[in-house]
Amino acid sequence: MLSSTAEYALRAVLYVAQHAARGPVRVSQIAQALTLPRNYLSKILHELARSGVLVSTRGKHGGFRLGQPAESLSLYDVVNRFDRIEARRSCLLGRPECSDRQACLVHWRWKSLSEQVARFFRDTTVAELVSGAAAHPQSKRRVAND
Amino acid sequence: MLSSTAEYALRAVLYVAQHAARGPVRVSQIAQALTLPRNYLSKILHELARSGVLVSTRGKHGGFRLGQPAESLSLYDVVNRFDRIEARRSCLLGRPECSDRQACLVHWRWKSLSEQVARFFRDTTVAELVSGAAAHPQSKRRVAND
DNA sequence: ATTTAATAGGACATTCACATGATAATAGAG
DNA sequence: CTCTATTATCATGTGAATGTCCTATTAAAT
Repeated sequence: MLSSTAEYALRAVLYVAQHAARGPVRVSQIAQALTLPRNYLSKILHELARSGVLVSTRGKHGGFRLGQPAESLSLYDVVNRFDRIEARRSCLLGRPECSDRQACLVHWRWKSLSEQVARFFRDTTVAELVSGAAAHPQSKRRVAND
Repeated sequence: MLSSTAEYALRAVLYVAQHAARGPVRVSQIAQALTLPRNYLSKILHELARSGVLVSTRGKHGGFRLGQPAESLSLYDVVNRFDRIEARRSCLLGRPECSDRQACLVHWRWKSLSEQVARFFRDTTVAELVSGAAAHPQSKRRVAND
């Protein structure tokens, strides 16, 4: 579903959100904990820092922290840079022009579904994931309304 | 959302379904109509023939026809060979073991959504798409003729 | 000031999906 | 049988995503 780069980014950010309470988290630590290629992860984190999702500190005792409150950090914010998920909302058949007015054969059937996926990434925050642990749909009450 | 190969396959099958009434459809015709690379499309069609979605006929007046009734041909049947969409139902964070019992942070939020997507591909048939034209959800006024 | 531990970042290597081109195999038509 | 239009198949090219390596830069600690 996600490119591996986007997936790494998301996992890393979640890890940082969970471990940055006592200061910056080092790349090596994340790479080891999540079994990711260290140098490649380094670039991804740097990219996340450039887009404001993370903040980096160099030198001794350096590392990465969240660049903004976990409550205002959506999965879309994290993943967008590496995986243009918005593009998936467009035509499933790849037509350059596909809209309500010029609908392809699958347009109406695909539209609502793709919008749900987009909403999922937009509305889910890092805070929700790391705090609520799992948000089990049966044991926990559902979201009342929107 | 789909790999371009899978997208080509789907578009090609829909085209064949719409044009195979008067005999087999040639690769060149499909490639030209859909603006797809001819040789690459040829391989995709052959692959679809090997999986039973299409049937090929060689020689003069040859080409491709549907290998089974459009009513029993799901989008999943067409696309599966080229794009393991079922795999997207698995963990969004790429964990090898992610289930209701061993849930990752996003498991419960992602599960229902990914199941909907899987259902879409399994339940939507080629027949529905080529016959119903568009299946407009709000106003059914335009669907009458054509 | 020097040492040390960390990120920054360019250059390069690898892999794979995507695509092209040429040739072989098949079968209908004359 | 021969010609020709079609699919079948193999060899190869291309570019983007992924991954590695090495050096530069930064800042705390000594």
